[in-house]
Amino acid sequence: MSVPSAPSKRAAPDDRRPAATPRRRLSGAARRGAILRGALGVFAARGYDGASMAELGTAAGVTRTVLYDHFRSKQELYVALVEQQNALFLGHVGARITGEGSTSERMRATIDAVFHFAQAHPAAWALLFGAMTGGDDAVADTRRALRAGQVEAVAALLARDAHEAGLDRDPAQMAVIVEMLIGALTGAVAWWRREPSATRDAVVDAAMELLWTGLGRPAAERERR
Amino acid sequence: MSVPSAPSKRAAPDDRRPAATPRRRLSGAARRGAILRGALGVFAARGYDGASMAELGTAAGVTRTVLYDHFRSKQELYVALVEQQNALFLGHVGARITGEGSTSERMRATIDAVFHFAQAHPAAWALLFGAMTGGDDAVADTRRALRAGQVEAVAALLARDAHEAGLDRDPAQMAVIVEMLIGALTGAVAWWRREPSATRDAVVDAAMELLWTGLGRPAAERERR
DNA sequence: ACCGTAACCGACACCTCTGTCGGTTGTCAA
DNA sequence: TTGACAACCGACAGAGGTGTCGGTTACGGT
Repeated sequence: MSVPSAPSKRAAPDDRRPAATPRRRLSGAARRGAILRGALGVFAARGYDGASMAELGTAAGVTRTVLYDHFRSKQELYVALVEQQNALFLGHVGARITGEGSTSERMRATIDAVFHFAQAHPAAWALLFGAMTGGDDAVADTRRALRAGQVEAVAALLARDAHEAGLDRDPAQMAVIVEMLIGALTGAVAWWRREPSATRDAVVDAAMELLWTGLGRPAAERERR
Repeated sequence: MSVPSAPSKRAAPDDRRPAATPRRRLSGAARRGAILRGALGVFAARGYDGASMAELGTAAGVTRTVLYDHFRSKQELYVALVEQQNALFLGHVGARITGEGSTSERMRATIDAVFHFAQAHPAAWALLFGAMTGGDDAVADTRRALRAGQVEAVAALLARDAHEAGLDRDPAQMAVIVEMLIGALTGAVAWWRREPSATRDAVVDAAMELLWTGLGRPAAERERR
């Protein structure tokens, strides 16, 4: 990606560390944590291909080669980061799912938890739900595996409610619906990011309006009167 | 992206043209068309960053440098292709939207048209709705602009129905809902691609079940009896 | 038949990127 | 205090990528 006549507009991937930090040496574990912390922002902003080891290094406060003392390759670093953030996401949402209340109340709480995560950890959200492309085959496999885990988790939730409601859906239809749910929430977050003035409650309301109530409800109401 | 010890698994971006074609010279317009046709598959499969000019060239039946006789840069080629395919998409869906039938029938027809496009033009779908990452800032701007156009088109459709139904939504809520709709359909297509045995009708059914009926409807039915 | 336009290509210049290697030096335990 | 482990870095090698330039030659208009 080099354009001699018209230089790239991307931020210069400067190899220098910020001069502010006065050259500290950290323990292995601490540096590894710093690398992951910095990599989160870089990968989220530039995607897998767009992020260079040089930029990843400066974000962690070290030079490029240090990364290879803690991770075998860029791919391994990325996979470790994504798995870490996915675990955080599942923990965050799982901790907020209560078994109490009506079905709609529980669904609302779950959606709210998802949006809360997106609000509190925007970079992690971008890493996990944006940027589904780029990278090696192994990277794509990792993403697929995590997505499958998310789908399974949501499907289990829905299945419980569907069973309690006394109806059992076709499992294939269930899978599509879950995939659409995730896609819909991803779209909602993308919009919210462009319109940050909206409150989380308003976004949750809109999500419930579409996913719980359904677009057909108003028409049905109209027919009834 | 080179790993000396473990060579990349990607297909070798061979600069040679397929020996089968016996060296034909085309008119400018024809070659330009061939380039766009070939680029569709390559960009869809590898994404913007992953596609190299060499591979784009072989896909079009010429060497790399010929591309620069027809497009000023990789970016310009990509933008031209995406705009072309987006126009095709809007035309395809627009042609199938009928003003007749009930609101739910019209919505079903629209969703069916979208899925039909995804089925008939998988590469175009991947180009337009997968791979929202990678590339230069200008590329990202193009994608944003096209997405905005799609959102506006769908919003206009919905607004008409909402108005006819005698209710006017908050425009902000409307925008979120449209974004979620697109995300949901994208998710459904992604699932369908992994499970091609499902019929289009079945996928449309699932989509209507979620987006039109809503997940809450079964619960409501249960409460009523 | 021919001639000029432009489609096509090989070679070149330059850049960025990943990953390796050997040396240097901060830091902690003994 | 001192020695060794490992955190850190500069320089190197190799690959691949984009875009340019000048020459060659197929092909259509006359």
